Amino acid sequence: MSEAKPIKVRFAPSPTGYLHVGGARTAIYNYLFAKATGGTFYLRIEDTDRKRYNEQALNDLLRDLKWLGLDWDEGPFFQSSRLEIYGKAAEQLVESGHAYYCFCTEERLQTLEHGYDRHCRDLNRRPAADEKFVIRFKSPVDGATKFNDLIRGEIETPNKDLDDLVLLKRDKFPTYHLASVVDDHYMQTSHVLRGDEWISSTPKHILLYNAFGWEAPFFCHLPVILAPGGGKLSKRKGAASVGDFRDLGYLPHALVNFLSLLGWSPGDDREVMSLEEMIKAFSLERIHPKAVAFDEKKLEWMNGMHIRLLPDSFLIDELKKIYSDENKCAKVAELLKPRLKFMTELSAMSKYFFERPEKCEDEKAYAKYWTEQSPKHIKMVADELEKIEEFSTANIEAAFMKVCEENEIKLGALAQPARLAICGVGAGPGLWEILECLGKDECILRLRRVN
RNA sequence: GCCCUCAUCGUCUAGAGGUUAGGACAUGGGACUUUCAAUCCCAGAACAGGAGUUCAAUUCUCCUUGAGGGUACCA
Repeated sequence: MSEAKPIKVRFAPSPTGYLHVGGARTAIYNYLFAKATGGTFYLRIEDTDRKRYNEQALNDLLRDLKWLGLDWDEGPFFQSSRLEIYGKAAEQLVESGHAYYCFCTEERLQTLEHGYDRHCRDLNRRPAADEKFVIRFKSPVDGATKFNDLIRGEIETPNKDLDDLVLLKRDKFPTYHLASVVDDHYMQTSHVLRGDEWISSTPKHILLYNAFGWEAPFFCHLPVILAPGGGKLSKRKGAASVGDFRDLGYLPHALVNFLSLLGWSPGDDREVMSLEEMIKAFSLERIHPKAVAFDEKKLEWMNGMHIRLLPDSFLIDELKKIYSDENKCAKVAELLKPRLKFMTELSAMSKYFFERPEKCEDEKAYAKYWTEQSPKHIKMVADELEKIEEFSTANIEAAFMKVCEENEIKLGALAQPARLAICGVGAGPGLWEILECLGKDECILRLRRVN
């Protein structure tokens, strides 16, 4: 054993589709582990499948990672620009007797029922000029290969279950297995944290490291994220990609926080955490191996928690993007902050502060609270409000109470119709605060429209 | 079929031989109240099943069951 390598981890996605939340969590754990250990986090693009390559996916991927705040220290490195390295590595294995050229046609392979039959394994032939070939690994027939997964312990596989996997494809591109082993070695990756769909492949990778005479990195396979009812999390079952959640109005840090807790916990009862707290508490030992279900209800709650933790200036700036009346923004932000669950709700919830509603849009509330007495009461309260000199919440409340007493009605029977007349909706912050924010003239104007 | 992995409330989890099995989301109830939230309080809710090991198993071992993954010139 050599001395401890410096910590270096990577996120190595394929640019073939959207950044799935499972992939995002893999990136998060790599990121947290690097930050927690003072290590390096790099980004590697595994674009060795030319059929599935998608340039838009690559752009989205980079955008989504940045949006999540997972800044990488090095990269992105593209495997497609390192073809020569993989080719040489594969040849090297042929030279050393660990791999061989295979000339089998696709047609022949398709006739095989139980996988590749090692037809070319003992041919010991080099390809003729222009002859098509792949390079296959010569898997050992006897014995077993084992590795120590950091969260699952020792995993052992009989070598007879391992096939002669392709290293270099017909198109001269490497397979995932070759490319990732070669890159993880040359890029000095110390720990490979990846999805657990790779567990079965890891013995093959170990064998490759051995064949090259390289030391293998540590492996840590992360459990999958499932849909609430079980099964794969897909767009069909709701939001599944980072982009989906962004569009839904989630805060990036709420998503990161929530995802980090799917399979990991800090060991105490903390759940809502800052990035710094997560980094400080993070360790691979506390990741557990169980597949987890994605509970969007808890994400919603967490998003609300993070919105409430935001500095007021954040909401104020968001409001200023929508409205020109900047003076009101601070007050509106303060009133809305405790009841916001999604950032996307901000514009609908703040609208009546800045624009006079045309009509009552909330039919349910209207049916529930509006009576034939309401117009009369509202006129009276408008009269009372008009008398107020200092338009404060206390004085506004007093005006309402007075009208209630005079008519012997409950506050709700007056306040709710008044809210509907002023806001057009039946729910929101305290009425006194809303009125104070709108100002005396605007309130009276809105109330006087009722007939 | 073969191989591999996993298994605590509905969900996310704490627990690492002896606990009234703790917390959070969700659910139900209550307080507050002009509404909706937020906030606070209370309640119900779990160790998949079966064998072992042990004075003692949720915890260790094995089996069963269930779930997931692999078995590609995809990653």
